[in-house]
Amino acid sequence: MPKKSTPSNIKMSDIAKIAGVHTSTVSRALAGSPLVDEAVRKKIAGIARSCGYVVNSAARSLRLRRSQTISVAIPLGHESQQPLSDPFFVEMFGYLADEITQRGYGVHLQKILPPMDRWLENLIASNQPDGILIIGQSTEHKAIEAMAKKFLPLVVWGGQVARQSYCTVGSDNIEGGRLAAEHLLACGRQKIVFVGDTNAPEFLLRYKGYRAALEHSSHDIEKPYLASSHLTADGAYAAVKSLIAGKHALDAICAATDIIAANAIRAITDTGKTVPGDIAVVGYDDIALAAHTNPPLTTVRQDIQQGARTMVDLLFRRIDGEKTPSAIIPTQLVIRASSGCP
Amino acid sequence: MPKKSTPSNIKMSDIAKIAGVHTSTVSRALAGSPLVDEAVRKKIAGIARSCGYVVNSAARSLRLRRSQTISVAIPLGHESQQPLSDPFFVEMFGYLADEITQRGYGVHLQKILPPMDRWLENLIASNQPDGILIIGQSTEHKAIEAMAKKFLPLVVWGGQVARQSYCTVGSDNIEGGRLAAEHLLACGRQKIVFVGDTNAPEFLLRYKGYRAALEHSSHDIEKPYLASSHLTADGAYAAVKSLIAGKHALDAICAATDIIAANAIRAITDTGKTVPGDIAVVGYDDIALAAHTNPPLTTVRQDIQQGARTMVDLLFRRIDGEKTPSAIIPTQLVIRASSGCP
DNA sequence: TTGAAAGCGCTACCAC
DNA sequence: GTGGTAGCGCTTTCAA
Repeated sequence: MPKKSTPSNIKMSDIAKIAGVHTSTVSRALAGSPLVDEAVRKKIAGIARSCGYVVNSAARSLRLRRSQTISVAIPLGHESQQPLSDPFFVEMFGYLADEITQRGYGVHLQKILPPMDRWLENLIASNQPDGILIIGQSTEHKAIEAMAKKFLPLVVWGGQVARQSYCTVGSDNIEGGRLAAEHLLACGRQKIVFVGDTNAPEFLLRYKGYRAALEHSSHDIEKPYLASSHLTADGAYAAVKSLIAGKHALDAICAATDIIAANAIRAITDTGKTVPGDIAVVGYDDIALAAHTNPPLTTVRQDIQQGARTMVDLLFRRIDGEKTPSAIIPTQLVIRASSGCP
Repeated sequence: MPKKSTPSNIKMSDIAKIAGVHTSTVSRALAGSPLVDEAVRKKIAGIARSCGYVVNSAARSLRLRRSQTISVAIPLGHESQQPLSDPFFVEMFGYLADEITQRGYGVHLQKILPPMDRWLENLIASNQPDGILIIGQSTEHKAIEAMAKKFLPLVVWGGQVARQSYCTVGSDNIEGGRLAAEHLLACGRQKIVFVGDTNAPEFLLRYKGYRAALEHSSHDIEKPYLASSHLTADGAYAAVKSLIAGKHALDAICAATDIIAANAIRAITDTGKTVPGDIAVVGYDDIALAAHTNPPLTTVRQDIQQGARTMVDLLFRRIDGEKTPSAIIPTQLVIRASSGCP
C-alpha cells in the first residue's frame, strides 16, 4: 500500500494553535457550545473556514460512539444472484438516500450475502451506525427479530410476519396479492399462475392473497399454481419460458414483482404469444419501468417514495428513543394494458 | 439524545483477556499476521467468533488513516432539484456499489448541493474515504481539477474537458451527439432541436456533436437550436411543452438524456401530436427505461455497467498508486421506434 | 469562560 | 513470537 495522499491534514490542535487557545475551546466553539465567548467563537470559526478545516469523523465517531451515519442493508438470502442494481432496490435506495442526507446523516450501503452468520451484529459492531434500514427481510426474519430486541433504531421494509416485534414498513401484501388476482378473475381469466419466490415473507404474503382470491371465487377456476422464479431478469425470463413450455395451461400470470412481470411479458412475446391476448400479466410494485413496458403493466402500486419517507421518519423517531409501531402504506391497483381489461 | 443502545460492546482487549494474551497479539492474529503462532491464532479467532467480536471500524480508521470506504459523490450544481432517485444516478450507483462491495469496501453516498464551497476538501477531510467516485462534473470542473492534483484516488464519470488532468470515464459525448443528430438527418428530419442543459460538460459536448452534424449536412437544414431543459421529469416535460407551443417549428428532438427524451415523448403525445409521426425523438444513455417507453426510444447507448466497472477498476489502481489515464467507453446508436426510421 | 488530562479502540513500533 | 506502549483526533469531565 503506497502512502496515503491526504490533502487536508489540518486538525483541531492546529486551529487551536493559530487561534491561541486550547483544543477543547476549539471543539466547543465549533460545536456551538454556549460556554465559549462569542468573539472567540467567531474568531475560531473564521480560522477554521479559511483553513478548510472539518472535523475528522472517524475520531469523532470513536469518541462519541455515534457516527452520524445510517446503514442501509440489503440481505439477499433468498437470492444471492440478485444485483444491487435491481431497479426496485435502487429506486428505494435513492429515495432513502434523499431523505437521510437531507437530515444531515451519511448513508452507508451494505449488501448482505450468504453465509450471513451474525451479519447484523457485525454490521452494528463494525460500522456503529446510528440506525439501520433493512430492505426486505429475505430469509432473515429470525436474525432481525433477535437483533431488534437489543438495538432499537432498526426499521425494515418488508412483510408483516406473525409475532414479529420489529418495526416494518410495507404495503399490505395479502391485500395486494388479492387485488391482483381478483382483477384477473374479473377480467375473465381462469388459469392464473403465481410467479415468484415465496421464501421471502413479502412474496409469500402476496401468494397467500392470490390463493385467497382464487379460493373464494365462485367461478370454475383452476387451482392456485405457484411457479417459482428467481428475481433476476434472466431468472424470471427463463422461469416463464419453461412455464409456457410446460404442461400446465395458463391464461394469466400474477407476478410477485414488476421485474418478474416485465420479463414475463418479454418471455411470452418471444414465444410468439401475445399479452394480454393469450396471457394477461399483472405485476407488483409499480416501479418507474411499469408504465413504460409494452404493453404497459397493470400492477399493484406501492408508493416507494412514501414508503422510504415513512421508514426514515420512523427510524429517526426510534433514534430519539421512541418505540414506533409498524406502518402500512396504501396499496392500489393500477390498471394498464397488460391485463387486457379496463 | 437518549443513551445509545449498543448490543456489542466487546472490544479487542476483552478478547485478549479471555485468550490470556495481549491486545497486540489479538490484533495481529485477527489481521492474519504471519508473526503469530498458528495455534494461538486459531484460538483467538475461535474466541472472537463465539463472542461475535468484530473490529470497530471507527477506531481502525482513526489509527490507520484509512477507512476501507469509497465515497460516491453526486454534485448537483447545475440542477439542485434533481433527486438522487434519478434513474440514471441510481442505475449507475447500483452498479458501482456492486463492484465496490465485491472488493470488500464500504460505499458511502454523498449528494452535493450548492453552495458547494470546498465540498471536495470537506468530503475528504471528514470522511477520509480511500477513494472518491464523482458522478458527473456538473459545474464543478475547477474544484475537481484542483483536488485531483492533491488527491490521487479520484475518478469522475463525465465528459472530457480541455486541459483536464483528472481521470474520467465516459462515452465520447461529441461522437454520441453526432450519431444521434446524423440519424435524425438520415431519417429525413430537417428541424431538429437539441433539448438539454449545456452547463454540464457532458451535455455541452453532446450539443457540440449535434451542431457539428447539422453544420456538416449538405441538405437544407434549419440552424441548430438549443432548448434549455431541467433534468427533472417535470422540468423536461414543461420545457418540451413550451417548445411545442412556441414559434420555433420542429420535426425532431435530440435529447441530452433518456429522461428528457421520455418526458418529451409524454409531452408531445399529451399535446395531441404523435411520435415519431409529427416529431421524432432520440435520447442518450439507454437506461433500462428506454427499451420500454411507448414508442420505444431510439437512443445513444452508454454501457453503464461497463462504465461502472471501469471506474471502479481505475479507482483501485489509483489507490494502489498507479496514475491511470482516462477511459472512453464505446458509444452505440440503438435504433428503436421513436425516431421513425429503420 | 478556559485549560488540562483522560480515554474512545485500535495498530505498529520497539523491546525482549 | 509476544508484550508493552504510544498515539491516531476528538470530546468531556474536572479544576481553576
